[in-house]
Amino acid sequence: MMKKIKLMSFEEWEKKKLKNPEFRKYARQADDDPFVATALQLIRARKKKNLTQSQLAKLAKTSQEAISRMESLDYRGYSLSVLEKVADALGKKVLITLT
Amino acid sequence: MMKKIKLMSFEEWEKKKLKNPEFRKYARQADDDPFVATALQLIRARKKKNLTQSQLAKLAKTSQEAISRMESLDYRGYSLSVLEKVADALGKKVLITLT
DNA sequence: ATATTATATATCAAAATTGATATAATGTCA
DNA sequence: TGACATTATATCAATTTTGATATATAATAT
Repeated sequence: MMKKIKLMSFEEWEKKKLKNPEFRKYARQADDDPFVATALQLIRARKKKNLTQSQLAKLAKTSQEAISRMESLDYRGYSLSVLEKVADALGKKVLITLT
Repeated sequence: MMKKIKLMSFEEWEKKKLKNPEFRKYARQADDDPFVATALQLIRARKKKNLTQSQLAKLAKTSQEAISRMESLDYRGYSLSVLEKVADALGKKVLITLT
């Protein structure tokens, strides 16, 4: 991890992903589904900081796998405390609203 | 559960609770701590609908204990999926923002 | 085009949450 | 005020999440 790679930007990544019908199906739910919405926010924030999942995992004191799961649009099992840890490592604060 | 009792309103409840230094200590963190903020929002929403924890638990297909834990200002373990279930039972949508 | 690195996910053990039951302390009602 | 109901939480089993390891596929670097 001496060499810093340049990750694809969120926008490029999203554009690429939207070519996949499966991804499109999920992405359409972002407004209604806190998991999908959160996953996309996490991916955006991570790519913005140009961190790999492994690097973020290290900063958040969790595992690369946990990060991957949380970024997956169809994973719905993680805890709020893991989310808070990861968000913190991304320099973000978690704001939860019941609307 | 034939007879509907009248729960103390959130405002009254909060006023009463704020007399306790321990509660005050936690309540002060609501702006910085998603758990505290969420707990208070859950309590407010539940009392607004005049539901007991048991009634809400039933609607959310979870347990009274789970509700109590989530409403506790010092509990930090629950999953986002349980939160979503409970919010849904309260007629609320969970909105998560990383700010 | 090839070498290297990142990501998604399978397997499974370890850790944590959830639920059932019970109950003391607190709240509501008659 | 006493009877009844609600809430917070202890104990512990059942269930789920997290982490370690591994690896096929995809992305990035050269």
